[in-house]
Amino acid sequence: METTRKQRAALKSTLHQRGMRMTPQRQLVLDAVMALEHSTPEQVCKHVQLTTPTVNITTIYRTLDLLEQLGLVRHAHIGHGAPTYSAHGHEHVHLVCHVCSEVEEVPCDLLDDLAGTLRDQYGFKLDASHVALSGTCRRCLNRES
Amino acid sequence: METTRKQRAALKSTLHQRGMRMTPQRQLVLDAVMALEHSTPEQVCKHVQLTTPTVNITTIYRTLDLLEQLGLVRHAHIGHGAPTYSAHGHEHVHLVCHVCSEVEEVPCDLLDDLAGTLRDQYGFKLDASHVALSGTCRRCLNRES
DNA sequence: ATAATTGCAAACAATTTGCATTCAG
DNA sequence: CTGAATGCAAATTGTTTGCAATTAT
Repeated sequence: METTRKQRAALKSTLHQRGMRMTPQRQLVLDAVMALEHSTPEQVCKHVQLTTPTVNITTIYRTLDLLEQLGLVRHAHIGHGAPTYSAHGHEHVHLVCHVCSEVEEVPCDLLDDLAGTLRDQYGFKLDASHVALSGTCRRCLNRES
Repeated sequence: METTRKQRAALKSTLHQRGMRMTPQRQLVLDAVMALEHSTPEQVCKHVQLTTPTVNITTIYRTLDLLEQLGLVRHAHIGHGAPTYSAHGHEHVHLVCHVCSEVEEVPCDLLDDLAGTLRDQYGFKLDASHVALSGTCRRCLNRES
C-alpha cells in the first residue's frame, strides 16, 4: 500500500483545518506506516531514516500520535513489546502465540458475534483490531503433545 | 483469597522437583498476588514491602516469572502500562475502555464460541484470560453521543 | 513575521543483567 | 558446605518532556 496524492491532499487539508501544518516528516511517517503494514515506532523510524536520516525518533512518536488522532493510523498491542502501528483500513485480529511469539492475522469479523454480545449485555463497543488474542498456535500445540 | 498451607506445600515440592528452593520471598510474592487479585509488579512489590521492606523489586520480577512458569500465576496485558498478575483460577476477560481506561471483568466463557472457531479454523488454542479486549464502555459511549 | 514543528539532550518508567553476598538444604 | 537465590547498582528499552533552533505559511 502506498500513500496516494489524494491521501496527502486529504492529510494536508485536515491538518490545515486544525491550524496544523503539512511537513515532509509527516508525509514520511505516513508513507512508512502504509509501506510497512505493521510496525513499531522504532521500525517506522528506521524506515524513515533510510531516506531522511536526520528525522528524530521523537518526531516519529509525535507524528504517530497525531496521525492516530486524525484517524489515519491505529496502534495495537501485540504481545509484550512496543505497540505496532498500521494504516487505517488495514485491520485484523492478531493471534499471538505465547510459546513461539509468532503472530497470525485473522479477519476482524470473527469477532462479530462476540462484539454483539458485549454490546447487548454490557453496552461495550468492542474494537476488534486493537488487541492481540493470546494462546498457543498449531505448531506449538503439536510440539507440546 | 489467601495462600493456604496446602498451596505452600505444593509450591515447595514443585520447586524441589526442579532443584529449586523455597524461600520467604517466594511465599510473600505468591501471597501478595493472591491477596491483590490483580496487580502490577510494582504493586506486588509495595504489598510485599509492607511486611518485609528489604525485598527488592528485582526479586519480584524474577519470582513472578517463576510462579508463572510453574502455572501458579498468570499475567494479562491490560491497556498500555505494566502487565497485571493474578492467581491461577482467578480468570476472566478484561474489557478496557480506551476512553476512560476503566476495566470491567466479564466471564471467560463469553469467548467459548470464538475459541471454538479459532481452534477449528486455525488450530489456535485461545487463552481467554490473557488479554484485555479494547473498546468503548457504556458510559463513554453515552457521553460521546 | 510568527506560530507551529522539529531536533536534541535529558528525564522517565518498566524491566533486565552482572556480580558479590547470603542463605536453604 | 555448596549451589541456588537475593540485593544492589548499572544497563537497556520504550517513551516523554523542555527548550532552543528551524521552517511553513
